[in-house]
Amino acid sequence: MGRGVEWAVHSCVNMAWTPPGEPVNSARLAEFYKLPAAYLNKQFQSLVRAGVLESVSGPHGGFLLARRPENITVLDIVLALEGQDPAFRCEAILGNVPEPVRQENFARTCLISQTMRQAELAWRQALARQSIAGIADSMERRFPADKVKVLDYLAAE
Amino acid sequence: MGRGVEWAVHSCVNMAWTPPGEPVNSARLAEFYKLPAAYLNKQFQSLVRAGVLESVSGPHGGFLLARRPENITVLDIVLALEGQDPAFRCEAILGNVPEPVRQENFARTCLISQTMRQAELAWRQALARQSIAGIADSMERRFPADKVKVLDYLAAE
DNA sequence: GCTACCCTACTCGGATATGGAATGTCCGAGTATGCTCGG
DNA sequence: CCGAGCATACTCGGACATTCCATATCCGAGTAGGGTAGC
Repeated sequence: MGRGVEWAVHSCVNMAWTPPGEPVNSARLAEFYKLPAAYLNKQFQSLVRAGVLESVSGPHGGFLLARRPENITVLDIVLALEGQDPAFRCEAILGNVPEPVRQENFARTCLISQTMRQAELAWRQALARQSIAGIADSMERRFPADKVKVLDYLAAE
Repeated sequence: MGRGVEWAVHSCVNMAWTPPGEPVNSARLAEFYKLPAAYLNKQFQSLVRAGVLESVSGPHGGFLLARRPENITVLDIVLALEGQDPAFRCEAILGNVPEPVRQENFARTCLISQTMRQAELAWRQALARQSIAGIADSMERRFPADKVKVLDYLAAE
């Protein structure tokens, strides 16, 4: 899994903490976490395309959550960055055997493919259970200092 | 996820079908599925190192299951080929912030890392529930022709 | 003093390099088989 | 005829290319804000 996922989730949590409607400066955020600014920006673009974030150009511009944090799950972010396709793709090598049995859809009938789909489904469900709002709340409850530090840093010019 | 996983699981199922103690020729198996022989061999080597397969050199050599098929899970194969490390690695970017709070282990306390671990655990448990023996049995029940075709092909010189 | 215009600075957006891992290929090490030669 | 030794063919094992994607970077497009000039 790409590194950008961790960055993106942290960033979304921070955006959940900032007042709604107020964009967060991408470069400033990268500076805060010591991340490559341009690359973080690139990841945000994927999130915009996926409908997780919205972007504001120009001075005082930046990124902000496109939906309420309760309606954004970790799965949304992961899928936006890693792509919608499941990790395991059945190449249907059963279709390569000599004189293959006529079969419309190997991926549907193949038991291996089914096993992989089941596992991926469990994985996605676990990620879909965690919303940005939930993570933000728990984090604030357990590490209240982090929130004020971020907000202070982003507010400071 | 690498392509080799699908090949390896199919191959292990076939090895579960062949008489115990009798090695399966890697090149012949690759020919059957129209796979690059040397590369399939390379994947098998990883499985040998992981203790899933055993190898026999020389004429009439090949690979065979190192344990009874009931004791080999799909997870064993995936971990052998993809590595033991979880897909998500917490880089603890919280430790990069200015004046970070003293914390021994970010990965343990970070909620994002916990979420990812939970999801990966669910994924692994789903894969660990499926044994090679189980897949082999179900496959034989639903597609009995496949088994005889494989065994015939491997038996033929 | 007020308003309309322009100019500048700032930020996102996509096109462009780079590195490392997954993929694919090749030749050497080791072994069982079958043949040969001697007893 | 029988057995030991040897040559051979076959298979695994790891070292060596190649391709592709994640990573990283840069410059152009568009916009908000402020400054300026005219009324």
